[in-house]
Amino acid sequence: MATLSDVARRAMVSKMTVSRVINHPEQVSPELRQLVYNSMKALNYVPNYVAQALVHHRTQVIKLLILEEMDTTEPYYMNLLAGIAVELDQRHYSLQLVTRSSHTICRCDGLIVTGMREDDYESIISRLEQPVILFGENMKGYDYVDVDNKKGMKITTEHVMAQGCSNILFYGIDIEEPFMLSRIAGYEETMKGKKLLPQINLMKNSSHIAQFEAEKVLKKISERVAFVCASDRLGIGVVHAAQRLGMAIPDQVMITGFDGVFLDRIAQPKLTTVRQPIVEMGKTCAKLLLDKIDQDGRSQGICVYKPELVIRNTTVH
Amino acid sequence: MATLSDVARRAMVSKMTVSRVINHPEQVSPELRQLVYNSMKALNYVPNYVAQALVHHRTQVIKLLILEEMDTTEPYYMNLLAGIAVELDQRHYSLQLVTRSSHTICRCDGLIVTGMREDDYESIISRLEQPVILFGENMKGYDYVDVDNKKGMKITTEHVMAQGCSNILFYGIDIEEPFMLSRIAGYEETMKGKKLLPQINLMKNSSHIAQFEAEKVLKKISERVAFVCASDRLGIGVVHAAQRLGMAIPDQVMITGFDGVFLDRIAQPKLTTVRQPIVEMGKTCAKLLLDKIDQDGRSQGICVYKPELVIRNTTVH
DNA sequence: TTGTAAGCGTTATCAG
DNA sequence: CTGATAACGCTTACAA
Repeated sequence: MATLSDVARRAMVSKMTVSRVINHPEQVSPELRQLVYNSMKALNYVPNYVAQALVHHRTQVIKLLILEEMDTTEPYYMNLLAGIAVELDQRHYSLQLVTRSSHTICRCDGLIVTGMREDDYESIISRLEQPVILFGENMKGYDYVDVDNKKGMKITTEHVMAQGCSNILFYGIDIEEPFMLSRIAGYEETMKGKKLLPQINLMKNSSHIAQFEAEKVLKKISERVAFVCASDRLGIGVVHAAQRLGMAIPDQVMITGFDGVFLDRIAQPKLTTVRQPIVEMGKTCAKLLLDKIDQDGRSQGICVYKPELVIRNTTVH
Repeated sequence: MATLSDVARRAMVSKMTVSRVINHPEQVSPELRQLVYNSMKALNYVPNYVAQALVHHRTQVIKLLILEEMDTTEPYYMNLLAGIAVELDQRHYSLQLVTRSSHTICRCDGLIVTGMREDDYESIISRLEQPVILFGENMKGYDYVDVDNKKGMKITTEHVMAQGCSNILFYGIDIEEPFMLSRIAGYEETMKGKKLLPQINLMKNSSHIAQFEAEKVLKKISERVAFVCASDRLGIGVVHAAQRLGMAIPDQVMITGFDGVFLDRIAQPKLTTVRQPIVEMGKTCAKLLLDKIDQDGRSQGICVYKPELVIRNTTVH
C-alpha cells in the first residue's frame, strides 16, 4: 500500500507538498498540484488514517452507548446503526458498540448515547469527557436528535378521530421519560381540545401485556373503540386481543402504533403507525457528532424530525 | 492522558522497560516490573492503541459486510452485532458496518461477511485481501460459523411427528443457498425416514406470502396438519392464516419457525422455534477472525452450533 | 536485564 | 510556495 513518501518520490516533491495537496490544496502551485494528483492516482494512494489519527491525537472511533436492555427494542437499533454507519464510513470513523456494563475507560473521539433513563444523566452522561449527541429527546440541555413525539401522537389521535371514533384509549409505556411524556401530552392535548376524556393506560412495553389489558377492556365494551399505542409492540398486542375476541378491525376496533420500523409490517392486518425515519436520524446523530468533534465540542443544538403517519388497515379499509 | 514516557519517567526507567512490562513481562526483573506497575496504576495508564496500530501496520478495524438487504432480516443482525461488539471491544478493535455498495477500498484488518449469495463468492469474497470469517455455512472452503441447519430442521420435524401428526408441510425460502438446502434436507430426510411424503414449498421470506399460501392449503384440508417453516417470519404468516380461518392451534394446525431471535416472542400464540444462539455466534465470528489476524491469516476452520428446539404453544398446549 | 536509536505514516512549524 | 525537521506514542532491533 502506497504511502505519502511513495507519492512524493514519484512526483519528485517533498512529503510536505503531498500532504498539502491533500489538506490545503490552495497552498500549492497548480503545476505541482497536478503532478501530485497524477502520482497519487498512479499509485492508488489512500491515506493511512491511523497515522493521521496519531498526529491529531484522535482515535477515529466513536462509541454507540446503548443504556437500554437491547432486546426490548431490537429491530429499532439496527436501523439506527445502519444510519450511523453510513456517515461514519464516509468520514473514516469506526464504531464501538457499548452497553451500561462496558463503558468504563473511553478511548474514543465521541459518543452517541441512547436509551437513557433519568438517573443516567448524572451518573453517566455528565461524566463523559468526549463530545456527546443523544438519540432521544431530553430536557437537560444536551444536544439530541429525535422525532417530534408529541406531534406524532397528535396526528394519530386526530386520524382516529377523523374516522369517526371518539372513544379513544391511550396505551403507553410506564416510564417517565421525555419521549413518553411527550407522546402522552400529544394524546392528552388533542383529546382535551375536542372536549373528550383522555384515558391513559401505562404498562410494560410487551405485546403480551398489551393484549392482556386490551382483552379486559374489549370484553366489556360495546361501542366502537380506538387504541392509540405508544409503540408498535403494544399495538400488535391489541391487534391480537381484538382477533382473539373475534372483533372486526377497523370497524369495531381501531389500533395505531408508533415507530414504523419493522413490526408494523409483520402485523396482520398491517398496523397504522407513526413512522420515524430512523436511518436518517442515525445519519444525523453521526453527522452532528463528527461536526462537534471537529469544532472542539461546540454544541450542535437539537434536531427534531417530523413524524409521518402511515395509514394502514388497522384504522381504515 | 498518560503516555508510556510519563510512566517511564515516574518509575525512573526507560520507555522500553515499560513497553516490555506490558508486552513481555517475563523479560523484566521483578523489582523493576513492580515499579512500573505502580507507576502505571498511579497514572492510570492506558496504552494508545492508535500508536500501537501504526507500528504494527494495522488499523484495529474490522468490517462487517452484510450482503443481504438488511430489512429482510433486521432483528437477526442486531444480535449478531451485539455478540461481535463484545469480543471486539475486549481486544481493542472497532467496527465498520458496510454493505454491498460500500465495500470498495478496504482499510481494515479483517472482515466478517454474511448474507452472501452464490455469485458473491467469486465477485466479492474471493477478492478480499484480508482475513475473512463467514457467518453462514458455505461449501467453498471458507472458514465459517453457523448453526447446524440440517439438524435444526430434523428435530423440529421429529417434534411435530411426536405430537402425532404425519401430514407435515415444509415452508422454506426460495433461494438456493447452503443454509436453506440444509434445512430442506433436514426435513426431507426425516420425512423419508418415516416413509412419509415430503411436501416442500418455497417462497419469499415474507409473513404475508406465507399467510397467503397457507390459507390456500388450509381451506381445502380437513385432517390435522403441521407447517414446519424455515424462518419465524414464515411461521408467523402461517399462524395468521390459521387464525383468519378460525382453526385451532395446535389442535388442528401445528406451526414451527426457525431463528428464535425476536419474532417468535411477538407471535400469538408464541411460536415453537429453533433457537440459534446468535449473540454467541457473533462472539465466535469475532474471536475466530481476530485469532486469524494474529496468526497471519491461517485458517480457523468452521464452527457449527447445536440448534435448540424451543417448544411453545404453536405445537403443544 | 536494561537502554538507545530508528522507524511506523502523517502533519505542524518554521525557515528559505 | 516549498522543504527540512520534529513530533505524535509506540515497538523492533540492536547495543551495552
